[in-house]
Order: sequence, then structure tokens, then C-alpha cells
Amino acid sequence: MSSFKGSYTYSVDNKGRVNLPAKLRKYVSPDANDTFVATRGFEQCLFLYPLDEWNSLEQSIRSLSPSDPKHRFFTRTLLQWAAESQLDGQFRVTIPKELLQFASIENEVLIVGVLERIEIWNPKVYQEYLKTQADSYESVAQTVLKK
Amino acid sequence: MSSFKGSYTYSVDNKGRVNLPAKLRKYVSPDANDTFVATRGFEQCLFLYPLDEWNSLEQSIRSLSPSDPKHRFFTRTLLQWAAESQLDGQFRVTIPKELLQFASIENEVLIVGVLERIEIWNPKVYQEYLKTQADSYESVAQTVLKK
DNA sequence: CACGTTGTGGGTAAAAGTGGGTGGCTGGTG
DNA sequence: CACCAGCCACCCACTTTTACCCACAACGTG
Repeated sequence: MSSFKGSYTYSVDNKGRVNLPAKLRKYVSPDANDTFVATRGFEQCLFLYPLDEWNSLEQSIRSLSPSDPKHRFFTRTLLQWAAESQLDGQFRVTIPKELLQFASIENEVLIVGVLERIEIWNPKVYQEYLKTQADSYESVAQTVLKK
Repeated sequence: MSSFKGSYTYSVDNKGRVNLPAKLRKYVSPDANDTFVATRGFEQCLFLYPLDEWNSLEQSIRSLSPSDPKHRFFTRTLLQWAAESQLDGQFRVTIPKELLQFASIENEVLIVGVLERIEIWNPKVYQEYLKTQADSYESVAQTVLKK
């Protein structure tokens, strides 16, 4: 199981290529076969899964009820945006234009490791996101880590 | 389980390297493989976990609900700041610039052992923190140690 | 006082990040 | 059906950063 962590500000070139930070490479399972799946995330960001993590995510989607309209909507949205991409010789993934547009990404990205997935943000959008979180980190920690 | 204790005033060089006090080295489990994870602490300081301690912390984060926005915020914040670092030949960890900035650390640090983690403070910030704690050590002890 | 351990500083080779060029495949068009 | 344009994968080149190594001063201890 992956355990990505850390945040990195990297550039996106005009071909839509984003470097995979070296610190994150170490945690990619060989099972992923240097292949990643990018899709639309929660909030205005992208999720990037190594193929092996994506597969287990897909597995849990299969267990959703196909007769529930909400489940169908969720599944469609997730899969509709999903794009597979293999690392090039310089360990870069290519992100489709539609996904970059969705996340309002232009030249710079903030890459955040969040355990089994990697999040890709426009740095400014991420700052905005932080502002919308009214409670402080410490106070959320109190409720989240309560034992 | 680690049991760090004591406080130490050390220097930070211009590469962001901080020496791990010899007294604390003794308490690091071999399981940590000379690897540490630094992240944002509560209050304006940094937490430094040996890898084995970090892993058990990570385990408890995984059990949080990914569909709860507050949980996502907490997980993102914690992991976003997390940086792994292996000791160099002189038993030093490298702390990223962003973390040093967050804790307002420049040339000097106060290193405090707190059981399973090590805290890293700007000494002046720590003095300020003490002032904000209106209650005396003794009175807090009464409520904390109540059985 | 000698010696090992500890804390501090800096140089350098290797790795990581970034950008651009090229050839082959694909799909549309005259 | 031939041709052209656009796209994508692969390759190469340059710059910056990092991690590893060595050196030395301070300290405490036998």
C-alpha cells in the first residue's frame, strides 16, 4: 500500500507534463508499472493514483449498487474524467487538457502526497481552499483524534 | 515505543541541518532505520517522529473517513507538511525550508523530547508560548493527573 | 593530558527538475 | 489514395539542488 506524503511546487510545461517528485517515486509500488490514473478529485483538484491503487479503488466501485442513481452518477463522474498515463523517461506524467482546465492549472502546480493518492492543485486554488476551512488545524485535530 | 526526554539547544546550519542530540539517539528504535519524519506540530513548532512511530500515527489516520471534509482537511494538512529525512553520517536531519519558516526557526533551535516524538522550537517562540499558559504547572497538573 | 565522542561547517559528485527537438503514428482532407 | 497537420512518445541537453563525504573544534572523561 502506498503512503505518499509531502508537498511540492512544480512546473507544468506547455505539453501538460508534470514531474513526479523523487520523494514520491520511492513509494510507488512496482506493481503500478510506472502507470498512473488521473481523475477529478474532491474540491477543485485532481487525484493521481498509481495503477495498483487505482485498481483497488475500481474494485470498491464495482461493489456499489448499480441500481442506485446516485451511485451511477458518482461512478460515471469518476470514470468519465479518468485518464491513464505512463511515466516518460524523466518520470513525468502527462495530464489531459480537460483535467488541467477543471483544476484551473496553468504553469505551476502544487503536488500533495495524501497516503494512497497524489493530489494536484493550482497553488492559488489551494490557498483559497485553506481559507474556507474556518477551524484551525489544532481544533480539527482535537475532534478528529479524540479517542 | 520511544521515550524521548530532555531539552537541548542546538544550531541549524544554512542547509537546514539539525543535529540529533546524542542523548536522544539512544532511544531511537532500530526499526526507524535512521529515518525521521518532520511535520507541522500543534502550536508553532515542529514534530519529529522516528519512522516507526510515524507509521503507527499514519495507521490511525488511515482509519479516518475520506468522505468527511474535516477529516480530509486534517489529513491533507498533516501530510502536506510531512517530510522524510534520513540521518546523515553525523546524525543530522535535514528540515525543509517551509517547515523552518512555519516555526520561525533561523539559526538556533530548542529540541524537546516528548515521549514518542521530538519537538523542535525556535527558543524565543517557546518562551512566548510559556507566557501564554496562564495557569501554573502545578494547577494544570491537578487536572491532568486526576484519576 | 591524551583520547574518543559530540557538535558544526563546507566542498563536491551525483541526482533531480526543466525545457526543447525529432520522428513516427493518427486522423482529416483534397 | 496520397498528402499534410497535429499530437504524442521518446530522446537529449542544461541548470539547480541534494546528499554524501571529509575536516576540525569543543567537550568531557578516564
